[in-house]
Amino acid sequence: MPPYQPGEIEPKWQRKWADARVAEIDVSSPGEKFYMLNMFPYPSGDLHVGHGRNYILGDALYRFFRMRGMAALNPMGWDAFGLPAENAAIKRGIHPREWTMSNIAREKVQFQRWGILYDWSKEIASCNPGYYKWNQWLFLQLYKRGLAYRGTAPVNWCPEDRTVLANEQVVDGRCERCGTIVEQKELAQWFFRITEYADRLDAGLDSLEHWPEKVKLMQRNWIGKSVGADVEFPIPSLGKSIRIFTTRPDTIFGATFMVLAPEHPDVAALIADHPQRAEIEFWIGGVRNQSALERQEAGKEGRFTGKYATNPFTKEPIPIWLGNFVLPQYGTGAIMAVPAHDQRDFEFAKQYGLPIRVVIRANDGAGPAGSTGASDLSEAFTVKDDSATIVESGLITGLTPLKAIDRIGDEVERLGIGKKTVRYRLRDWLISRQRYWGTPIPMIYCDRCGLVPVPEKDLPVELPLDVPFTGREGNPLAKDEAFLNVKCPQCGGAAKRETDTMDTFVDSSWYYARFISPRDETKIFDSALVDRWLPVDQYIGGIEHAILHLLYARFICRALHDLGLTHVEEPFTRLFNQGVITKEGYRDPTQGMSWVQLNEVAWRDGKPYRGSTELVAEVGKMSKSRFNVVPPDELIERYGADTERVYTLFIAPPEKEAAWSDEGVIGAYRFLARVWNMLEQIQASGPGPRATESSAPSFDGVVRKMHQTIDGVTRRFDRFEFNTAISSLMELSNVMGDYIGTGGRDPRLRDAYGVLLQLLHPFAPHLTEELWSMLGKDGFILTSQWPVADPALMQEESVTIVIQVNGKLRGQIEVPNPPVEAVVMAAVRANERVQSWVTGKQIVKTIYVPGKLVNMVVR
RNA sequence: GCCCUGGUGGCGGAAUGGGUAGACGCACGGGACUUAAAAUCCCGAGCCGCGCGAGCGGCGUGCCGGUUCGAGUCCGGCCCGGGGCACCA
Repeated sequence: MPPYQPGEIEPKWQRKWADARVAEIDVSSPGEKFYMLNMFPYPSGDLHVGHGRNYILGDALYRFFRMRGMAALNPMGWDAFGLPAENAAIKRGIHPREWTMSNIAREKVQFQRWGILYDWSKEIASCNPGYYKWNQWLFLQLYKRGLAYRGTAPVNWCPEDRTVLANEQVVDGRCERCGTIVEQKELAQWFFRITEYADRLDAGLDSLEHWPEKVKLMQRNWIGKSVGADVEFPIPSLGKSIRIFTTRPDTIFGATFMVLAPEHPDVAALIADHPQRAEIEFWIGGVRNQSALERQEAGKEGRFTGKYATNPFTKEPIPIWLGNFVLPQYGTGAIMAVPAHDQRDFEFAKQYGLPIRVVIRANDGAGPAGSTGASDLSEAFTVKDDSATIVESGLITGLTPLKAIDRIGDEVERLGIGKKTVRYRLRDWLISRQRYWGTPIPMIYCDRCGLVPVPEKDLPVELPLDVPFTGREGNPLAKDEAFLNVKCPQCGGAAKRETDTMDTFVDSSWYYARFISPRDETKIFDSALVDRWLPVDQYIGGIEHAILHLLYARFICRALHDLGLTHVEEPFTRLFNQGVITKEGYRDPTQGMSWVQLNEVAWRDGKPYRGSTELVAEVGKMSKSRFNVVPPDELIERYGADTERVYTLFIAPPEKEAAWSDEGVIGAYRFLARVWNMLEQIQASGPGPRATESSAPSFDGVVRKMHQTIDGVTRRFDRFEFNTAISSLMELSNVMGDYIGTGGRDPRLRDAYGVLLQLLHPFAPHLTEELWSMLGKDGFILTSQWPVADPALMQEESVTIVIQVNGKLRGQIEVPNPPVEAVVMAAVRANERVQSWVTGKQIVKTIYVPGKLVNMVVR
């Protein structure tokens, strides 16, 4: 028996799996399907053990479902468009395509070294024309239906990357990628009308039982559904009315002023004859130029317009103010201010001495509304449930806020001064990018015909490869005359192509469907097959995609559904987000920092002050800048991929963040080596001479442990408890080792060992394949049937003592593993305890022995 | 501020509906093998105290209280960590 040398056996089995194409599946083959999918990666070329966790986890699951006899699909591809490729081109003079393709080649090798089985016959890369052609086709379909449109809107502009960003890509007012403060610009851009689907995207979350609550909640907050009412407030001096949106129409009798966003279209007319008009306009200009972040940091500021609106319920005139805290994009850009019951309005009212009127009181008299008057409020009273009552509010006085909301809504509609409405925080998805390395938007600008879509027969609009990368002056496509100049498909005259490319999130919004028929040149995908294979049964990826990717994918899947291309509406049945792997590392306090970290160091002239070079110790996600990356190659060379796989899954529950420990790896290696070394003893077991018959241990313990382990591991796969699944395999191997160590040589040991190998296979595929073949078993262990536990053989030989007090079940205690004659002793022991628990009461004690039932009365 | 999470040995973490807290592994201590080391195997261990010793006693799942014969687990109130959202009317 040679020593355990993963370096010898792993490449061998990787070659065998590849040669036998074991992971290739005919999508039209029969059987119960299981679509397993890891989020396809951006090929940055630097996979580390943290990434490995994600793919190893998926591979273990895939192998498990295969062994359970399912038609399992596990494809892989590349989210290959994106900014880093372009930046590499600018910095190092490599073409983005070359950079991307060489990274793909490297990562593919890495996947193989991890022993991961993907169906490479279905590989896709979003930067290939064969793929992005269908991005363009999809765009044209959406355009036809009005779901893609060009619009001018205030957009987020990153001056560093020289491109616009989606709202989702702006974090705390900064570019998600580079941390530069995002500017607001009015630009004509392409949008997808995701807001059209806001209600369905919100409602659909309820059907996603197997998604983490956390992710659903994040999406729900992002969509931001608000139910309320639009109400018209007449402006006598203007001869018109201004519409406000409120979620609290029940507080309308407390609306003592109105606030408009400085950008509101009626502002000019309102301040036209204001004596300090110039000053107000100057102030408005200042607010407009502020970024969203600066606007909030400025605190609440406002100006009185000098005009009044009429509260439609109290009929009182209320002053109209402009306020920087009212957002032009949300609702109608105008609010009724109820300072007593909205914290923001309260702060504004306090600051400018505006009237405050209490219209809700807590039923128990507590809280701010318990105060005798508005003047002693210290904060707004915002309660919206049965614990409060509306006061001094005409027709709704005495109602609870919830009932009042309904009642006022009806009244508003009856009076014809507004209606009940639902509004969403979600805004349309801005997909234009002024960048080269992406899918060209298939549109043409013709002076005579206007906007003309590229005819479908002319797709794909190919991205020209011979363009210069200077890193200056924006998108190189805009300078490429050969690309730019085109004949108008309608009139044949000279026209220009759109030079914007699509956000790469468009690429990833439907790729899961393309995997089913990846080479189809005639259509985006085969609808019948997609209907069979979608939704994805298990989707695995990082929590960082909780909003962006997953929301866009849900949107596009619904759009595809509405185009009649599939019956599926929700693309992912089960979602799992693995935690990151962290490691102790060091960082330069300024070098390579994210902007969040930069915020915490010294600033000079608006830039981080890079005076210090002292390294700071910290634990964090693996990254080059932190010098804490564990490259898989060294690890695999030393301990093997199986060790990395087992350790990675053993380290912690997979959804949790886990700290990498170089010492911990050894434990996984030792476990595998023990399983390896055990083979020799297994081979020696059997009907041959046994060690001293009388002292040989009973095999029953091994059988029991084996069946318990089969049951436990199987159930733990369903619950993603890989860490305890592996620990239970260690226990089984320990039990078998002890049995052998004490002289046990039962011939059935060989089969038990085979079962151990099967259960271990998803975690340590190479080792188990090798041992399986050395055991003389035919075929790949991968294609063997997953073992099934026999419940009868799982039973512990323990006695459970059920305690009843006066006929009522009061609890139970378990006396482990006694010989049958010890039951009496156990009863005596239990008796003592029972008496100490309940003195003076009659206790009925029932003793359960497997197959027996004993009742005892204890006093 | 709001929402979601989590808090168990030196460390990562176990504990099916309340029932021997600390499985499994790391690190640690002792022993075997070895000229020696590595590797491997065996044994030990929550913490504190007592005992030469088999052992005995006390305290233990962030804190305080409650329910229960029995609480890491259920209930109420706090404290702390991690994450998300944040003028969205």
